[in-house]
Amino acid sequence: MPGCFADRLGDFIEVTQRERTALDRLEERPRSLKRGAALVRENDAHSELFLLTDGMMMSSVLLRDGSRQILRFYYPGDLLGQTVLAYRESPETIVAQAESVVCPIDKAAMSELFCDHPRLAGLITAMTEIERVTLGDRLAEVGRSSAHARVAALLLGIRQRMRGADRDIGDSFAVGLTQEEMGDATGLTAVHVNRMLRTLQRDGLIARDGNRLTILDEAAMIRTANFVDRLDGIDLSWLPAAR
Amino acid sequence: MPGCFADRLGDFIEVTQRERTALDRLEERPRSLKRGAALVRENDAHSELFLLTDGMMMSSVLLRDGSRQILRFYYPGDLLGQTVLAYRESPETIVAQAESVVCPIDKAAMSELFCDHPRLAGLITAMTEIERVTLGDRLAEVGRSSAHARVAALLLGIRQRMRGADRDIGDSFAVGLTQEEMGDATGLTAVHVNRMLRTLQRDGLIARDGNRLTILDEAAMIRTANFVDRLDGIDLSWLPAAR
DNA sequence: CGCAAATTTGAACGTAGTCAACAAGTGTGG
DNA sequence: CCACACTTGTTGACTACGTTCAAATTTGCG
Repeated sequence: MPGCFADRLGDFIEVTQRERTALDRLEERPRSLKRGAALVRENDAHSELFLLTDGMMMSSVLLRDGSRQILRFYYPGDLLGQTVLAYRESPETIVAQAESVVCPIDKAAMSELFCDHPRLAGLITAMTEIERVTLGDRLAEVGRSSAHARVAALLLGIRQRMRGADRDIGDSFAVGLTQEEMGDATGLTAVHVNRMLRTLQRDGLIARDGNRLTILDEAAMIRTANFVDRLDGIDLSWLPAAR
Repeated sequence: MPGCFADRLGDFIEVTQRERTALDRLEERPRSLKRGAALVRENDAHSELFLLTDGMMMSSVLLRDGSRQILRFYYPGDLLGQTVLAYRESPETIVAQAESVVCPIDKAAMSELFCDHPRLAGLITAMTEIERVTLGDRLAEVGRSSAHARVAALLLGIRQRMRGADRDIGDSFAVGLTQEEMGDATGLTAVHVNRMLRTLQRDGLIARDGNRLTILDEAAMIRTANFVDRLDGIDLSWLPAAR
């Protein structure tokens, strides 16, 4: 998995040799995590961010009444725990959703990167911005659309993320979430997620087999989900020249 | 209002003279906007970001069924339209919620800033991260809490933002939103926002007089809102040295 | 194979939405 | 300066989407 981050950034810009060297240095000390293991816990002090090189992880927050909101799922090439760039204690919990491998990145390394590679700094800022916009879409989805739409959007979103990490993902893929987790991601109960999945299935939009899911009618899914691909229409022409 | 942005950043770090000069240059061409005027429209091409120096603005997205989700409110010192750093077309609409003044910042100026002032670049990244975390709180709020809690959280959030721009804001302030807008921000209907405001009032947590609102029992408000102050616990020690 | 976790279904309930009517402001033009 | 139109706020009655609770069934793991 070395070069994983450089590869991801390579989807957006031409990474120079010098930049690639700097990026690869961030991926030196891989650590593997068992399914369910917490990488960072809400309100715990933290001091590094991480690069996910393999597996699947998620971040969430807990409310006082015990309910949980899942904020995001991460796939290889994603940066985890960027909150360390702003907070002493983590505002979110980050857990391995499947067997995973991460590489810790010291804050000091980030500082160096910002000084030596302004173009990469700009790119990381732009990617953070893409995340922010995506989170805004999620907010609109949870605030303003039906349970149907939310579940459809979740499924499309997951597939899109998976594709970002692995180009070969087609219409059929393993979701890797329980219905309880889907509920915590969409602001629904597990029971209601189940009902929505079944109606999507009944209406021929999806098919399911075990934990494997197939999108049968992508157009209808996109329509019912109000889905917008936020990796479309990207423009990074403002970035400074590579050093 | 010159020095507005430098002042805001000054809440987080000691801004050097050289940095202040660079920042002040961003605020050169003020433009004023009437209440209700759109600065950027969803799906329109855009090429600059803006600094809000006076007034109040908001960003929102529209869903196909016509409903709207308000993503954020902006107060003096806030940066608007950072989406231009990633997208050719704006994913959100930005509108003046009150008479406002903004200063356009060309993307090229951002590029220069990233090259010449890595510390400020890091700070801007950190502030974007704070926004991202705040948006995550909003998601948890809308996804996992009651209408009561959401309205209380909205009111506390607005007061906190106002305080960021003006230290003198106390327990009593003009919200500056219709109940319809409060609904679009919290994912509720105007009618239900009204009911929630009235019960908060009946229970003695708030008082209202015209568009003026007073927080009577802050502790109870924070409790019912599940409110967390995300400007607390900030740690920017990783930032590179000023140039 | 056996157990625990996850899924599925039904029934009753409740929170928030919808619809409708009215009251109270607010601003504009005659 | 008032009259009128329009927006915003308030309330009630009814509806519906999603939750809760409970139990049965399936799945998958040790």
